[in-house]
Amino acid sequence: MARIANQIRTLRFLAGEMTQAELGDRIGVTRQTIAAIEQGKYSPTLESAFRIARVFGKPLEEVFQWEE
Amino acid sequence: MARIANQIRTLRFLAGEMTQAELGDRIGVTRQTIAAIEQGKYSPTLESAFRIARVFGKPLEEVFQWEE
DNA sequence: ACTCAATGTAAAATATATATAACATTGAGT
DNA sequence: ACTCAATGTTATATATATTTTACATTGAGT
Repeated sequence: MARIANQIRTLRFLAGEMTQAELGDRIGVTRQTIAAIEQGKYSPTLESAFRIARVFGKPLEEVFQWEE
Repeated sequence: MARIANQIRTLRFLAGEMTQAELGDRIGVTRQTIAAIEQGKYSPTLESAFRIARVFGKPLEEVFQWEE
């Protein structure tokens, strides 16, 4: 399970190297959670996914991709 | 928490009254899970959300909406 | 070389999604 | 009226996401 890719690392880079901690703060999770999601250790809840996409101003499907 | 709306009921209707059980079968969860998601009792995992959207041939954000 | 911020990582605890089983209700079709 | 599929609903159990705490590593800047 969990074949969901994400572009979080790239998007943080493009957002001026936003740190994992800052992203976590802005969506209301810890930096460890961001790290785990970013590395694909598990996939976020739908709400966290929406919040992350919102931070980067992208539609959810540009941040997370589900490969069947 | 859980201010995520969804259009599952409508989409099931438009798909010829697809039952909760059939939708559950097609994405690999039980009918009770579909019922709970549909009623907003909790929001699905990102993977379930992608699978549901895929069944209806819609982008995820047309099936689930996050109201801040 | 030192410092410090950012990140990796992991164990234990908590929250939430989901499964399973069971029973009740509703509505359509006959 | 009967039947049966679909749905509502609830309790208990399991899986997974997330928190918290803690310690290690890496890299940039000085």
